[in-house]
Amino acid sequence: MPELPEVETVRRGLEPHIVGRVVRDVAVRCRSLREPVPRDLAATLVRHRLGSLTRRGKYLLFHFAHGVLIGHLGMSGSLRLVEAPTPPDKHEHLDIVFGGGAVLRFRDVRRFGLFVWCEGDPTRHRLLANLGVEPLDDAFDGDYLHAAARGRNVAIKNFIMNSSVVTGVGNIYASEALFAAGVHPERAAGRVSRARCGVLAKTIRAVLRKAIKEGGTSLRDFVREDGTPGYFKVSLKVYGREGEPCPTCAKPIKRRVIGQRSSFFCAGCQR
DNA sequence: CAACGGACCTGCCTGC
DNA sequence: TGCAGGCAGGTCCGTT
Repeated sequence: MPELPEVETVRRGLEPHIVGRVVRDVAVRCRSLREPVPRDLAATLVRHRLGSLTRRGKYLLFHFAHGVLIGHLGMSGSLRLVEAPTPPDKHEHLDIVFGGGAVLRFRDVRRFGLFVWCEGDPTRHRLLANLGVEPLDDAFDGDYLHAAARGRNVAIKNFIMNSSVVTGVGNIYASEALFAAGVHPERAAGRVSRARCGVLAKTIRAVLRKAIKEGGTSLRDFVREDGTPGYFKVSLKVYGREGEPCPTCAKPIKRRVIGQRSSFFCAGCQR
């Protein structure tokens, strides 16, 4: 699913079409997502104006004057703007119809996504309260990473994918950033030196920024708000490239399951 | 607390 | 053709 760059791509694509618009209608066709969609979501949203659309980690926040709709795309979710009369397919679980004609449609085959309503401060909401630092904020640097990793035995790849440490780094970009930093994904987090934490923080930021610039990575499900794919896939150096030559040293890229997730790396370049 | 395995759900691909 | 098994971009929960 979408990692931070894909969610940010969607956010930027939707923003000009829906922010400032009034919700005219809401259709909930399937409530059983990761969390149940509120039964009365239509009553909550209709006739209210969307003030802004922001992102926290992989969560999207639709801000209204009377509360915030918190959304997550899970593994297979997409949010698209569609023409009003299009009949929904079986995985298109939610429509939000805005004044002016924009219809925001949520599609999610695996139903790991969610939409919940939050009154009050969303940063204190259960889903957001324990999220770590944003990787593109200035607060995320080598010192932060090094301090957070002290005494931790978990593999560095799992560590940078831990959303309470840094939020938004998923399985693709974790492999990519570790490759760019020359850090072996199975190295214990607490055994990465201060200097290499600095390099790793920089490569995480660089990989995410470049992916945003290219509209995210499309492997299968991910599409942008207009239905087109992202183009970062061609820039992936190791993810999904088991057996292909390392772009640096030409040794074959390895795949190994770390923390129950497929991980790709070069045993020659990453220590 | 930290670490790990399992759970949630559907579809697609591979191999027998 | 059918079927079992593995795989998929995320996250939470329970157990050690």
